[in-house]
Amino acid sequence: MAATEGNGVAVRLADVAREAGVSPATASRVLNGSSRKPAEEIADRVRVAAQRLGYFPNAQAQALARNTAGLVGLIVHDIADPYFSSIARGVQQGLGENGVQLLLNSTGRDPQRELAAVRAFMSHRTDAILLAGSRSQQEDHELMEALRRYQDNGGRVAMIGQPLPAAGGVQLDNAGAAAALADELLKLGHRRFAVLAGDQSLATARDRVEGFVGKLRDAGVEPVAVREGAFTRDGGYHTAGDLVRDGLLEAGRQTCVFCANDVMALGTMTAVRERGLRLPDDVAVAGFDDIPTLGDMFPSVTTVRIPLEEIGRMAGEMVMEDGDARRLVVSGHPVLRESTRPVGA
Amino acid sequence: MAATEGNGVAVRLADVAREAGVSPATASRVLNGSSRKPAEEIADRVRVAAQRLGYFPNAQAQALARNTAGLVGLIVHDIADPYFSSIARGVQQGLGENGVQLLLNSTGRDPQRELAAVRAFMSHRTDAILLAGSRSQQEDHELMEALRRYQDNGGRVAMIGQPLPAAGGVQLDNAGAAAALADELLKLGHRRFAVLAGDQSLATARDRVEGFVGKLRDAGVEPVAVREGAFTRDGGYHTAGDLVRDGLLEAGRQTCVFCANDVMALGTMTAVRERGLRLPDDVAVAGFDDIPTLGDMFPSVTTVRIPLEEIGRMAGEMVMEDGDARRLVVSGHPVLRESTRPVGA
DNA sequence: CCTAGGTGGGAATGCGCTTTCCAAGGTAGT
DNA sequence: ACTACCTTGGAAAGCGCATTCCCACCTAGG
Repeated sequence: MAATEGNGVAVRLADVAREAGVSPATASRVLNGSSRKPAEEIADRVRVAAQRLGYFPNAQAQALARNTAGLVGLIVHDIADPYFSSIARGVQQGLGENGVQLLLNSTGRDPQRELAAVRAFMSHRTDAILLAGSRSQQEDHELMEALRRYQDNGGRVAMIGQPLPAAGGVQLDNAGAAAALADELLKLGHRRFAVLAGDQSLATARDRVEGFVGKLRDAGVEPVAVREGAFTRDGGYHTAGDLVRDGLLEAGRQTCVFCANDVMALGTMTAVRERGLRLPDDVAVAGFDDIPTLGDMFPSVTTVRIPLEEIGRMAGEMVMEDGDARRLVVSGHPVLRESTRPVGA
Repeated sequence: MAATEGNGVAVRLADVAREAGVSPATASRVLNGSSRKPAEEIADRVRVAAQRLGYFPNAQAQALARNTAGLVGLIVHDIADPYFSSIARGVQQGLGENGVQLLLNSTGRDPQRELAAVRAFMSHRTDAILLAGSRSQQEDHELMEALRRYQDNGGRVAMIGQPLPAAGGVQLDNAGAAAALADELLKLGHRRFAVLAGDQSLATARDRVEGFVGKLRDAGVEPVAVREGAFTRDGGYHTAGDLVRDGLLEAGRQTCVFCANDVMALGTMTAVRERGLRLPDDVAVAGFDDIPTLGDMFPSVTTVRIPLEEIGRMAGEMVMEDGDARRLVVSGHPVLRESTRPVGA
């Protein structure tokens, strides 16, 4: 038994207008910020009627009439990845209390699904599209074309973590931060390095590795190995295992392994431990991103702190502003922990 | 320079109809699964025209005309929490390739924002609303009322992880799984237990603790402490610290600490370690949820595996089906790892 | 050869709301 | 007291699409 009205059919603006004895136009004007403010006495009648009937505006109809949907689309590779879920949380904060809703799509790094997601968002006439995470940059011609059309039609697009020529957004200084980390590790006395590069078709992974190795070379140090692999926990696990198998990691000669992201570092630690090597005495490990659980590891692991949530927030705010999306670059900074303690320290 | 059309204004169905030399009705029929299939020759003309113009249906208009939005809303406490992001990922899988889009809202466990989210989803006429995570059950009268109205109007609602009298969904057998874990730990020989109960106003935390402690008592074992605290990593850290301070955890007398969730277990491990106690010899630790990084901890930590993603997927599928949402209960099972190795084993 | 039934395309209506545009009433200025 | 202007509420025209009718045409059956 509904306390208010029958069931099955939603109450419309026209219903509350009739109930209040005014025209739909007037009801519309009072129930949402129009430039024209009806008289207070009338406005009250309308509000009371809306309240009594339990009126909810139909956002679809509003979107159609106003030509703006109050929707923002976010595309990530994998929402279950802490990297992206932190960003997603930030984005939502950035959107603020404007009643804008977030449309989320995880694409599993599949260009097809990415394109499908962009198209779906276009169909839903989202006010903006946020793209997080780097992509292979190839083959994305269709994606770029779709985004361009979207922008032509007034859509805003912001990239997160990966630059795009035609759009603003907030980028990471991956190379710079990786270089800073290398610098710190050198200062600590490390001289023997191995690099788990992840998937080098990803700009993010590439930049990190280049920044790190570049700094090493500046100091006259050449890594004993730079190995590619999946940009995931399992990628780290397997690649690190290979390193041990190949004799590059061994007891008694501390080698510092730089992993292109934190989850790879986690896999690396387990792989190394399973083979009987000690952390950090035989193998020192450093990651990148500073995902939440990292500080609770044993030994706690060195990484580069990226203000993921902050980045998401900035991107969210960015698309809420007028004008073209700006371009921002934020940088991470090294966080030194136990996992890179030099032997004899 | 657009390769296709001018800019600024999206191409409408009427445009492609004109281009193809047919009526809007016909164009509509060919461009989406209508029961009436126009002749193949005509259909081709329309498809070609749509392609050439780069037509995208306006989902808002479709929603209005069809009275169904192709949107599903998901409400979580915190999308950056692995518990919820895993569920979110599953939900998206469950939604499948039906072109349904996911509307996401993180409420930070704030009943006000939860209510606002439900209202927003109602406004957007989402086809279904999924609510994940337990809530305090009090004060939620307004929420329940809103959901009831939503259902009256044909909306589907499914709860994830927390039962609700009036709605289907998929629940966790928290108590049962916790009891199973207790059983395993007893079999391992543990006899001295402490419980970090988290926030007992949360049904989830309560059920887990009750299940665990109940099984202990069945075996004639009374925990040395059951402490409440925040249901978070920091909650675990602080509560565990208190336990040490109070002399309940000490070297040489292994105590098994059951934490109501995994992140609390992480905090506990760090707290215990900082105070010089050894894991698992002085303090054994068990968590709940099996978040991804847990197996890479050292020692790897015992927990209860909850098929989070699976649960999300089931809920997603559920709301895509016809008929009322079913009620499903899934159970977790204990995963024994190094952190609960009994001393002398 | 005529008619009943079926097929396929188009005109028109409506989904629920916003926003011109219009008209009526009120205010001020001369 | 009369015109000019501003205010305010309402009527009506869309927003872009789906869908119900309707009608013209075609096939088959008697």
